[in-house]
Amino acid sequence: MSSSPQPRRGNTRQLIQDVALELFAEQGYEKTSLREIAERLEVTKAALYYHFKTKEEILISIFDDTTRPIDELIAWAGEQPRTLATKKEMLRRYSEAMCSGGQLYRFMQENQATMRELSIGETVKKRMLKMVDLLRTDEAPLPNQVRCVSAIFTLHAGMMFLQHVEADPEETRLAALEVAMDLITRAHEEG
Amino acid sequence: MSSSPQPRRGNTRQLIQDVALELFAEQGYEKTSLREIAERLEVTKAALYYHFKTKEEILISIFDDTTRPIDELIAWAGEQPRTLATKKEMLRRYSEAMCSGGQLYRFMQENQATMRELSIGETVKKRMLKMVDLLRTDEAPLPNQVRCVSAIFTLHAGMMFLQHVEADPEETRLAALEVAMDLITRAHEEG
Amino acid sequence: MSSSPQPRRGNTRQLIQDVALELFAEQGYEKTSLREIAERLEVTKAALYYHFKTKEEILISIFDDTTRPIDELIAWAGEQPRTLATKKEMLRRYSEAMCSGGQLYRFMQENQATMRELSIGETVKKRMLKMVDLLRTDEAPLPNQVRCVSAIFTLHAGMMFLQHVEADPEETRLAALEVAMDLITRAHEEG
Amino acid sequence: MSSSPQPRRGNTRQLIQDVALELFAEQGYEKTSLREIAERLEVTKAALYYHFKTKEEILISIFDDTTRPIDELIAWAGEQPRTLATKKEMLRRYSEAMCSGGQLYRFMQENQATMRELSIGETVKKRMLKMVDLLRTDEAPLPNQVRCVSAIFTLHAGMMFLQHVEADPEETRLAALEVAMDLITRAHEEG
DNA sequence: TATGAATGAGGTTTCATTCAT
DNA sequence: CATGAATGAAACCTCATTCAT
Repeated sequence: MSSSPQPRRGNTRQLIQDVALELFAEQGYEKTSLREIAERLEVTKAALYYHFKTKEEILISIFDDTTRPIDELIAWAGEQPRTLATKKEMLRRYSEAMCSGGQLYRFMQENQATMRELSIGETVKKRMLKMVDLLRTDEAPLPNQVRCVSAIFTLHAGMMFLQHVEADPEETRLAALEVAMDLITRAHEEG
Repeated sequence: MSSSPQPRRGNTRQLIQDVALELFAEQGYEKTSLREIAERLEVTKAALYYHFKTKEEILISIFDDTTRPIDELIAWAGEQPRTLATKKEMLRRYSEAMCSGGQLYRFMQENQATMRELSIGETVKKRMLKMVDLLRTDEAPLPNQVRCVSAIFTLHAGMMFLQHVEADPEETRLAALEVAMDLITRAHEEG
Repeated sequence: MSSSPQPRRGNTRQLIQDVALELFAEQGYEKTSLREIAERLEVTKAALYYHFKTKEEILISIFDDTTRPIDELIAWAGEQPRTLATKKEMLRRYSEAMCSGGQLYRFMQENQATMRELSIGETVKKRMLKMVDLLRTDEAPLPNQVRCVSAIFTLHAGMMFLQHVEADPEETRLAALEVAMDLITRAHEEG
Repeated sequence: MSSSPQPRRGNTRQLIQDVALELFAEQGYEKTSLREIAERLEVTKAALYYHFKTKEEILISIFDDTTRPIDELIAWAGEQPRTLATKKEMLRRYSEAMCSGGQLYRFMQENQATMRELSIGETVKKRMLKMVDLLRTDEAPLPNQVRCVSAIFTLHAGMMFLQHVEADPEETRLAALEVAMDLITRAHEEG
């Protein structure tokens, strides 16, 4: 008769994460209120607090679930010899990870200031620096170091920016990957 | 002995902009409250509203004052032939403009989500696309197009990211510029 | 001994409406702050916002609840033949409705300028015009048309003004009704 | 060259009153800010304070200038015998006064709640009661007393309300006056 | 005769969060 | 597993007013 209560069989937690990430990515973290999330789910704010202790925790949980591949990538890379081949593999896997966790990466890129204030900020930054350090060599000339950083930025550029301009995302991703590969290769050639 | 009223002779507007930008860059736009800005200036919130109609207007005014060089650069580039030389000059000038307006650019990079919601967001995006369009060629192969975008991203990378890692900012900037030049050159070679 | 938290069991909404109307009528809408309403109820301002989306909505909700009889009256009158008897019945019922919703009508009369700016303003005005149109006849001579309007104004006069001067409100209301009846009758005699 | 300062030769005070009344009547007293008045005059708020001590004083000054005729009318009526003829003359002159000070009367009618809080409120109310007392007779039957009050309300009705409905204001005013005369006459017939 | 700069009080509204049920 | 009711803090903003110049 009246619109039924729609019993959510234990997947509410996941639904909250989905809606939250969608809104965070769309409007930014600060501009997204718990009221909004709750409303879109047709649930009360209090329900969110049953599943998560704080607003920040919602974001953290998404983050933890999504970025595991990168953690694994870093762990793996730590054990490999720091050859060009290793670095290429890193870029390849990084590009793939970014692709599957797209919305979150977009969010992180666009909300760096916010991230910095949150407790995950540190984590993210450390991870980023770790990635760069695994690609870079202290003794290399500065431009080559820049190339390494730029390789990663290029992957981001490919993902974040070109999506507005070009058609096929996968094709774009591969083009970006190619350029990144090129950069890292070049960083090795002369030096 | 107690802090005197200190009649600020007409430079208050500028001071507000300075402090605001500093805080915006440090904490993000949303997290920075007008109370904070006012307190740091030892002025009341109402004083801010005497000089600016809204919080957003403070940011806009900073933006307008700082990004004029880029506007001029785009206007200039529009009239030049689209040769490699022109593009190199664009990158050179862009790098310089970014350098002198450093804090604001850092802010914009780290608060993209916020920027998107604000009225300047559109402006910034248009400008960015214009820059890219002036560097890019529609008919070029995708990777070369990516190289053009990446050239700009590299300048940002050099500015935003490496500052945390390396010592001399000017040296870093030049290294980034060199890599960007390299990218744009390469985008022209094969294609 | 200190005033206990007093859990208000679900009638808070009503209480807010009561206190709000009282204050609105006493001091005017604009001069009445939400702080005042909240304080008198020993509740926080935020509590008001749990029950109503805006200050205006508080007024609207009171309005909607109180003026339903008038809406019904107008609907009813629309279906009747426009005879003197009908009009007399209209005045009778209008007088009664005004009497039971006394405070609100007083408020509306004394805050016309405010009402005009609010979203209900339109509604009220339309209703008023509808009433007048149901009493008036386009072809009648001007003074007779004035008599019809004046009949309604007389009911208001009886309620709003004489209450300060005379003793028994019910008696006064009836006297006003009598005069209004007289006016409407006279408007029919010659014409 | 630049838009000239437009020296206002001593009539600024008057101009302020004009603009203020216009806005007060349009939006209500509370909703009209000094900023608005100043802006419409292309003058600073401080300038208003050169001419008037407070916001309220602006209203008072308008009031004093406009309602002198009514004061004189009341003084005059106090010395006359309280005959029907006198009362008719009162209504006639009241109607005229209301007509020439139209905007202010409209303002007062629509901002009764505000008026009550202001220092003029008392004055206005006293005057109103005085008028009514000069028309009314304590010993008369209630309906006849209502008729007297209603006579004045009818003049207001004619002015405030019918202006939205009918064409020629002067004609409407006269019609209202006729009805008012009729009411006062009737109040004398039986009693 | 006016302005430019500033203030202090207060306005409405929103937010993350809590807790008894 | 979730809600209804409420809170305290703080946000942005506006207002009437003042005063040195």
